[in-house]
Amino acid sequence: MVFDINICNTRLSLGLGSTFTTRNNDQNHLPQFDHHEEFKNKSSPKIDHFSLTLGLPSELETISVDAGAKGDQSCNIHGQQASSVSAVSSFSNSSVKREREASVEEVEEERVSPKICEDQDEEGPRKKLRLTKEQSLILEDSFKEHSTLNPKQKQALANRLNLRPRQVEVWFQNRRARTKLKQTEVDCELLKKCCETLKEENRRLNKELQELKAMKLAAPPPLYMQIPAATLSMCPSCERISSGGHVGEKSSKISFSIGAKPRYYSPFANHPSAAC
DNA sequence: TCCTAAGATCGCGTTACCTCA
DNA sequence: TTTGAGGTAACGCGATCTTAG
Repeated sequence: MVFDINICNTRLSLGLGSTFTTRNNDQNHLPQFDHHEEFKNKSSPKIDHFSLTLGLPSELETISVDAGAKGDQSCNIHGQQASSVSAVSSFSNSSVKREREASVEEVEEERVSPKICEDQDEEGPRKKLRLTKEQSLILEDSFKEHSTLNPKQKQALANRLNLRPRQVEVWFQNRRARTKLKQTEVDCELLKKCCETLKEENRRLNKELQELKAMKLAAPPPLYMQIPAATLSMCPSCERISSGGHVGEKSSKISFSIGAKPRYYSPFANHPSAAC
């Protein structure tokens, strides 16, 4: 649901739900074979320049996983063999889906480059990988081009950045959330300003109204007010005040052309002139 | 043709880790 | 050295859509 508000010449779009992407995004409607293609093309995560600290649950000691220098695909795990780390997978056994995804990726990892530390995301408490500036820059550039990724784009980006597709996906999700949050803040500020403007306008109009009331009491009524009120009416469409009368009696009509739309609520508006 | 389960992806809210003042 | 705040990667969940059976 989206409300379009045009206040103070701003075109604000406030809504519930997504604001910049929708389910109709074409990349979400790729044929199924594209996903299969993605899986076929999945390559291993080549995390080669990060140093991770894995805190394993319960009695297992905290281990440090060092993926080594770029180009060195060996995995040094202090205190544990990589295989035993794998055995402690599923630190969060509630995520069946995650395991499913991981299993697919692992299969591909084994197929493409089995020497990678394949289980860096599978065990121990949640660990946080800080993206490098270069990676962030590339991701930002990609986000500027398209705020969502299709599977192929995701895979390509993951390969380019030596990240897992899931990490790229998560980054884009978080990035969209940040964008939306910032936009909401901007809209909020804009609405605050509009609110202030409207308050000021309201004050000004009230003051003007008081002045008009004072003038009305002090001065004799204008010509049109000397006509019995019952005979006056204003057509809301043509904004003319007429003296009433029967339809077609144009000769007896007194008309006042009003250049601009009335800024006030007009009681006449409820009684449009039959002459119009 | 309709139904249903599975899979993929999303938004949203939350958690947890990391950095820095 | 400790600590609290802020940023953000990662997670969980429900909704939606597509596809295959």
